[in-house]
Amino acid sequence: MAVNEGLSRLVARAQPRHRTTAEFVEATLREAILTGVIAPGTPLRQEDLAETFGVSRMPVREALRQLEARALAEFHPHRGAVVAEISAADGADIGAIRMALEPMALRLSLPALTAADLDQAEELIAEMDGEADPGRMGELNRRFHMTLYARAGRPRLLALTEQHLLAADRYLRFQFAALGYRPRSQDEHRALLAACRAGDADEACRLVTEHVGQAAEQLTAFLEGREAG
Amino acid sequence: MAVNEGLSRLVARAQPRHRTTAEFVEATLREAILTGVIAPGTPLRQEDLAETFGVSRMPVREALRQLEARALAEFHPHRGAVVAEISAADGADIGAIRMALEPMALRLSLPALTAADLDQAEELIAEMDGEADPGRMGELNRRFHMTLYARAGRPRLLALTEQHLLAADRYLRFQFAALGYRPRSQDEHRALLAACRAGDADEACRLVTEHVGQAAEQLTAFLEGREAG
DNA sequence: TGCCAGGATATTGGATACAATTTATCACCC
DNA sequence: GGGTGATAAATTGTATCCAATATCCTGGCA
Repeated sequence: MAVNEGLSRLVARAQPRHRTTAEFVEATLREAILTGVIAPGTPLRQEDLAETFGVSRMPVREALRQLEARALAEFHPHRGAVVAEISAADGADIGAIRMALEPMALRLSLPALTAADLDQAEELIAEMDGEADPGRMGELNRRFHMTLYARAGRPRLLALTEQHLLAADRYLRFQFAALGYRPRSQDEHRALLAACRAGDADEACRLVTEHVGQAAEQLTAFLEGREAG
Repeated sequence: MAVNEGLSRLVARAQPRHRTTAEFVEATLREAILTGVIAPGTPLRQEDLAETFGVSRMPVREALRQLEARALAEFHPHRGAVVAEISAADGADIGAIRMALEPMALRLSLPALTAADLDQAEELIAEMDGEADPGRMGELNRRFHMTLYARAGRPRLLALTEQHLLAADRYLRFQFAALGYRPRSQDEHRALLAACRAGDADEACRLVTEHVGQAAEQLTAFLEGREAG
């Protein structure tokens, strides 16, 4: 019996275009956790997952270990894994990491950004303007940020940055699920892009730090209120 | 037959004080990779590792997956895993990440540092002064940095920071193995500690950024020279 | 001589069955 | 009521088998 209806649909839709079964399971589970298809705290029972994916337990265990290393699952020895919990403290943690990584990525990338990159960022802003679907919005936002960082030439840094953008997005979806989705103004993104076009690295870094910091602050306020009451 | 003599000794000495076999294998392998006991590029054959550790292949596979997620091993489907290679590009990457994370960790931690913390940092500097063993030196250096960041109250940020301190240390050991060990002056550490004692966050962050940046630059120069010739 | 095809080989990837270990629960007795 | 031991359920680990695939090597061919 499938533990989770949403996950089953995700598995059915998913293209197993991966090199190994373990990677397929890991990618699908990761998406399910990040998009909120599986709620925080949900037990990830090996047997159930194996059945849902139609595979044996071995690739499932490998996938769970990888999710643990990415802080998307928590292991309790001999009790099993659960989807990572959401907390105000962890949200602030992710925010702090973003505020550290993203200005660095932007500063390294900015001098190498091409006109095509900047135009693509502009298009992404236009798409975000008036986007009604929070999931699509998160993806566009992520792509906008990553477009600006893409030329940093630092694969590790970019991977870490994207990983924490995704983690932040998970938190945002969680907030939207509770409070409803209210699209944000694109003014901050536009100002950031303008600074990039002008080649003003200091100003761009300042803006991105402020932008990320504000988002983290809003989120933390919501989460703390939720934990208090 | 054991693939690696050094690893066998590490396994023999290691206390399996871990919750599960997979975690024991992972921790031991991670230490072996980080300390250079297993050289970059070494194949990590499942069967051999299982025999060396005296366990079956499953916990070994779980351990390898975790090492992959930490960028300490590289997977090639149906060819197996190898110890992560060392390159100038990756060294610069790690340096950039440290330069992003450590000032953030320090800024968050500094206001909460206690007199005991600062005294312990001072002791660590004294120990480093004249330390002849590069391995011990790396550990002391890491503990010095982490002591200053410890009060940040951001577990994720600190874990990431320590992870990349360890990665940088691996590179440093590699350099020492090639060029011989030459102890560095503790002046930069002392200046950093002084700024922390004075509660001067801006100066402390500036110093730590400079300190990390210089270390990364030296390392990159060595690695680029090595790759060129 | 150079090169491509195809098979041999070794290793990983995955499935399955079973034993061991640990945790949590819950009745039971003092 | 609280501690205690049996019990159930889950993960963890082992052993073994087979499949898939990358690499290597050899032989045929231009």
